[in-house]
Amino acid sequence: MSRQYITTAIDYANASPHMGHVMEKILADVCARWFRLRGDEVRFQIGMDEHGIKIQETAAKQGLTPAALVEKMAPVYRDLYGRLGISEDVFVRTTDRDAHWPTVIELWKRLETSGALEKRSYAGLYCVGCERFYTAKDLVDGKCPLHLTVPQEVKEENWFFLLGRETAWLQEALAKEYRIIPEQRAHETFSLLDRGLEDVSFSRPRSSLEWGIPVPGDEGQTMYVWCDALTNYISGIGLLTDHAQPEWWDDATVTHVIGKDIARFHALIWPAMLKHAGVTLPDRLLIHGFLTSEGQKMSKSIGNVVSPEEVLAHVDGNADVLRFYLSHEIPVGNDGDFSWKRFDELYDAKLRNQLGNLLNRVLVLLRKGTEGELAIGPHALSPDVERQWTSYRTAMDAFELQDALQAAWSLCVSGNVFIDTHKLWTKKGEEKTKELSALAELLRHVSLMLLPFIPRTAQRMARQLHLPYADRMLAKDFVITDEMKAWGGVADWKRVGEPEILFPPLGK
RNA sequence: CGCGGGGUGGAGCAGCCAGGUAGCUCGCGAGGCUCAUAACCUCGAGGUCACAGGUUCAAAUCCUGUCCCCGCAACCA
Repeated sequence: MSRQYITTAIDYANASPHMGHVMEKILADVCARWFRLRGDEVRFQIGMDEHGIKIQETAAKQGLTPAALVEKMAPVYRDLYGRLGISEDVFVRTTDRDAHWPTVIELWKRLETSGALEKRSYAGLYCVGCERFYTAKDLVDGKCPLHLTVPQEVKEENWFFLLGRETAWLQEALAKEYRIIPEQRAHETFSLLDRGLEDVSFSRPRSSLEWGIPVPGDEGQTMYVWCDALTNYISGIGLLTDHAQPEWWDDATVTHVIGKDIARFHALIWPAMLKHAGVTLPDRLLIHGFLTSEGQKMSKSIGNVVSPEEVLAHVDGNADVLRFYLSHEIPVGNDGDFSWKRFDELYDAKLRNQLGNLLNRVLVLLRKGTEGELAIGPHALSPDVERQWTSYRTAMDAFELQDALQAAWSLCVSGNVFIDTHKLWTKKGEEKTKELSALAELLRHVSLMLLPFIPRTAQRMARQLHLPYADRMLAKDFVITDEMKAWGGVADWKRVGEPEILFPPLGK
């Protein structure tokens, strides 16, 4: 048994959750659930990034203090994730002075002690209207493209993290210890490294960034996002404090699940920070792509933004449908598309027809004229189940979620074909019980395979099948044992329960 | 010469890293079945795998070049 520590990026409390946030949480949740089901000890962490200038600005616009804004936003995210069935163990917030700040402050001190930080003055072209810096090439005729004013030259003091000199070390670390998944995403990172890295600004003067963690020993400066937000991955387990749980870092497989937009920060800045703080590197970086909408980038001006709430409303709040869509449609690491047509199509073809209908026809047949008694014995379908378990396992362990779902669905197809070719509705007596019991057993295996992806549906299936373990399936300590994976492996399972429609037709 | 991804039957995608009868979902056509949520099963039509060269007994798959589409381009989470 191994120990798995899995994290997602923490969400910025500036705006409402969108499909990108949801996709990432679902991906990580499927992995976390799989780790638990295969018997690993798991700690799954998500959270909120609640500092920064944008939070200050948004709060001001809404007539709130930054603190009030983040207090408002955190429950919005937590509520949504709860409905989506995200099974996190820890929810970190960067405004948490007890849980988060001590690690951050100690980390900063260590970076400074190790000589990785340096205070410099930073000169740039600042547009008062935009409240931001521009580089010369961003300007149009020397003017801000938005306000058409000439930016002022502003000089400010910043702490810099000396990342530039870490290039060679990072090349080695990324080749050996800290793996990027999928591999194609690693190319990008290596090409960045080949061109050499620059030092990064790690703080801002308090006058321009107030809402954040003060730099220890230099109260006139506020930490910029890197040292604050990235550090959540170790503050959540208390590293660098007196309540550290180092077993979750040093003696665990650490996986960061993040989007491709922030891959470079996680692949470059984060390991360099850890090195200077004397903390070992994480094990892997699982990078996912972005979601387009109807083939185009989601954008407010195109008006094709799809909100998670909208999708949930479309399926009466059944989050499993969204979980299934994202897991099935978006290959891990690639960009994917959200299309309503495809969403409905998949709902009908896979969930409603192939899966739901199969369960229904098996249960109805099995109970016709009897109490639904089972007699599971050796059967022609059992080698197929065994084979699909093997490919399912291999796929799940390699984060190839689509292939794993494919394994489960191919069992459904086998089931439907078997009923048809053997005309099971014409069978009577013992033969009927024997054949249909095999179909019920097949569905039991399907339900177990679906458990990480669509947990509530898997449990509903198990309840209809009247499985003894059905009520325990969603518990975090529920493990899929070898017996459960074996054909006829549940000895005290004697009969099936009442059939019930798993996925009703949409729009009615 | 900024970086990266992509161009495969009507639509959306997999296959490419480790060359060897081109696969999946939806749609379409014909038939079957009637247990089931008008669901299920079988068969079929439809592709010069962007284009041009090259390597090879053999290329969607490796190499070179061209065209087109899409992201990113650093303090914008």
